[in-house]
Amino acid sequence: MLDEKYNPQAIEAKWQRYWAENRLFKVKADPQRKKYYLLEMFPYPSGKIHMGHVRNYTIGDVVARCMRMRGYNVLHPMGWDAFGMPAENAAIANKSHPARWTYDNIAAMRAQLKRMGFSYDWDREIATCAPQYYRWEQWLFLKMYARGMAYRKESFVNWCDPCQTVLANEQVEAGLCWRCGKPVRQKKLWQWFFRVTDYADDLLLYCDRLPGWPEKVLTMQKNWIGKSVGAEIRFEIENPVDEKERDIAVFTTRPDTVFGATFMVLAPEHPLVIKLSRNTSQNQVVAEFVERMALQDRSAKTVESFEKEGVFTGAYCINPMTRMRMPVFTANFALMEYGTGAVMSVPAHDQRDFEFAQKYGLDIILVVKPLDSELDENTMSAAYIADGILVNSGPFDGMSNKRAQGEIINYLEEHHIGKKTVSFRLRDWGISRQRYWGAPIPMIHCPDCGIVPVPETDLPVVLPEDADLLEGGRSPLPVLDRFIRVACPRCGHAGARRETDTMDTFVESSWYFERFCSPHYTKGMFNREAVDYWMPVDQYIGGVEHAILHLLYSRYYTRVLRDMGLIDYKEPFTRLLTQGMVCKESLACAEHGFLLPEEVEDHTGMPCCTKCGRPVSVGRVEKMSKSKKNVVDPNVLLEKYGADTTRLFCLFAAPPERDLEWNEQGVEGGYRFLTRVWRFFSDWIDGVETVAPFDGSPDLLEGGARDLYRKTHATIQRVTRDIEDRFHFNTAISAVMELFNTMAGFKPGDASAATVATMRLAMDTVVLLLSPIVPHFAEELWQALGHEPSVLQEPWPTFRQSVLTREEIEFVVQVNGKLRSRFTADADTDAETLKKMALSDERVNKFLEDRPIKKMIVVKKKLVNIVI
RNA sequence: GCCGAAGUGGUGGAACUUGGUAGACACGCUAUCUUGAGGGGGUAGUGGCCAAAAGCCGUGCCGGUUCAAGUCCGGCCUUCGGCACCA
Repeated sequence: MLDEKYNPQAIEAKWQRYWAENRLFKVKADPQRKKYYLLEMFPYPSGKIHMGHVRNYTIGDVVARCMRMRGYNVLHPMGWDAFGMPAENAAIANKSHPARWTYDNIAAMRAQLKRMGFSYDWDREIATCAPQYYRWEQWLFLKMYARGMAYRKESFVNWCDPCQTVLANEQVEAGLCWRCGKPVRQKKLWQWFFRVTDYADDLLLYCDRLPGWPEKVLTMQKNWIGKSVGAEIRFEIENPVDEKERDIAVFTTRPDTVFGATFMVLAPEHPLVIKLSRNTSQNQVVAEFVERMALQDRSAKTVESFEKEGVFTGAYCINPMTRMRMPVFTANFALMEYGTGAVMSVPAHDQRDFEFAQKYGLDIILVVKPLDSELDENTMSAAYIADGILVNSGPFDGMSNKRAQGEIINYLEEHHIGKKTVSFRLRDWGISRQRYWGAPIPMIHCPDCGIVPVPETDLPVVLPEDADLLEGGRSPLPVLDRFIRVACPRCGHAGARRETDTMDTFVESSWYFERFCSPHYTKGMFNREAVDYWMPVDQYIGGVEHAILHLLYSRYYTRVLRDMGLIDYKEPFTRLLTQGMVCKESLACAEHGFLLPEEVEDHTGMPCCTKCGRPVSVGRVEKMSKSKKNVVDPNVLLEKYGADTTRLFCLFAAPPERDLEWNEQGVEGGYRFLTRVWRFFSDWIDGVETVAPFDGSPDLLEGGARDLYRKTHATIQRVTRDIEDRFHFNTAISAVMELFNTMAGFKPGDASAATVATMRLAMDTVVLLLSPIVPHFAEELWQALGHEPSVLQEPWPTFRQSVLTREEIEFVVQVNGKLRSRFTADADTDAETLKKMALSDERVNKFLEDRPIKKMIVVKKKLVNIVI
């Protein structure tokens, strides 16, 4: 029996209840069974899910459901990346509390995810803001500290004085604080770091050993790590101010040009800048310059808008090869964070140095000459950066610059003035946040002992959840007596203070996938056995916006865990799928900016703004965002069409890695398809309910029934391949639609017994193939077909090659490669016969017109091409 | 500037493995039937040129390889994404 009308709300509620009551998604580690760990990037609990979540989690859910039917033991968990600044900001705005706000949001979003019918094992749900979670993060921090993998150093951060807080780069807008609007400055602060750079080489190496990752992501990671091979060279300071600092070290990728180095540039933050200028007439100018640079907004440092400027420090150093005096400058384009913070400038062979030399009238010395042309440093208009032959380079003259790179490095090493070295763009991961809503760093500052780790037995260092937030987003921790006051664990000193920095939220997300394996484990970060069984994640799915940070940090953290002997794999994610964005066109009025769809009226065929009546322009298709007012609320879709239609459209409209353009009519198309299938089933159900599906040789069937039988098997083959190998759900769905279109050609009244049995197979198949995509819909039809629930415990359908092979197929005839005719023949007809058949074809002959045939090409089971 | 991806009907997108029938499937549109109407549904059509057939043209552009190119090779253009004073 099947209700006449498809009522998504009713059946979705029914089956969600059924799944929950029967705990169908609960999984246990079972060494007897093949495991499959499917993970989607867990969400930040912002309050409600958006279409990006819907798409991401729908893709994952289809794979999870499909793999379950394929017999795998599937781990498919969900949790919350629950620490972070939005909670603090919202709490300040609503006079609430971050914890309260976060847990309320989690409850709301959990309900929404359940409403989508996702097959999560909810017993494994975790929230990273729970002490039971972050206590293990703190535990690992202590281990990392003990091994020197976590350390503290002084470094520069964006600092807002009025707000008394550090700002993320994203919170600095045009050099001003996003909250108070006052200028941001670079402040030196003591901060905690993870030594990611120790793993730079290994992280880079393994980029080539992750065949299941998109090339794009690997390239981005490689670029981010940014390995450069070169040399470190020391330049003697002419009049050292300090016995210990007699030279300046530089990093260069072009040691072959060292004879052309005519001046030195230091980053403004370089410690030598102030020291070197102190006793010179440049003293004042340099101090002012350095101060001004510290105030400059770093995010505005773009190539075009940024004027290169620098000042002479008053000091000189000596080129170790030429013994020439080189003026030492400080300039805004030198970066303290890269290399050594000092650059040997070779204006003849570096465009930036060239421009700087011209601006400040500095010497240009040519040391690499092109092979086939002349070049003069007095007349050159741009730096020569290509390869060539060394000149003005003493003993290295005449050598190719490529070879000279190695030879000069040897020379430097022999004379102890330099060495071969590698520099990375990647820097150590600064994890300190002067923020409240995060996991406390488990350290104590003792006046006598210095930094003392919190003893393991005192973990977790619980973040006090009842602290009152302060104005401007300042962390309340530094003034919260009951939090900071602690006796030194080492000497008992009563004046010790807790560290008040919290950890970057990316730390929590760097190991949550391991926690999911044993989410309630109390004796460690995770149960080793569970992790050994489930990890690594077989398929990870998420947005490409995490291509660098989250994915790189997770790879790093996995290496840390491995080197501590806690796990025995290096890479956490075997396969990665980065799904595209969900986009929609925006609507804009010249007067009122972006408009919501309800702010547009369309009486005359020309959409107009309801506020001013002006015509509305349709903007580009862009990622859904509040500011563009082009968002679609999943709740509205759920109410109007239900979860199954929403899922169906997300999968059908585009392959997962591409951007998805939202189209309301497309959604309706999906809904119509489900309604049509429903109606078809309701027409046929009485006739097929008690009939066994046909499962014999196609020879026993005739005509249409045989075609339907073949089509059914062919569809199983296509859908299986599309979902499993490529995640191309769009073509999988279209294959099912094709099968359904074939089925729709039959009418229940005039079908033979064999046809009804074949139809029964087709109907079972359609339901099974659709069940991962529209699970509630499939459950309902499955039950109506007389099966016991649940369809998701059924095995995935299989196809037989013998059903697919046809004895007769259609051959194509081409003349000079163009399609001219077709004919039907036995599949195994030999080439000679096929040639004859092609030549006897009437339509073909028209094209031949008695012209001589040069050649005939026969492709087995496909075509004949006649060349004239 | 460097790195990466993508350009196919009015639209989203198909064309797999290995070059072999371009446009599957859907949206939209047109005609028509059904209904009191709205909605919904059914049927037929739908790359361009042509009244139609025949035919010709057609996968960003130019060239090449091949019996045959959306697919392979060389060069260019455009769009999107990432990084960007990295020494």
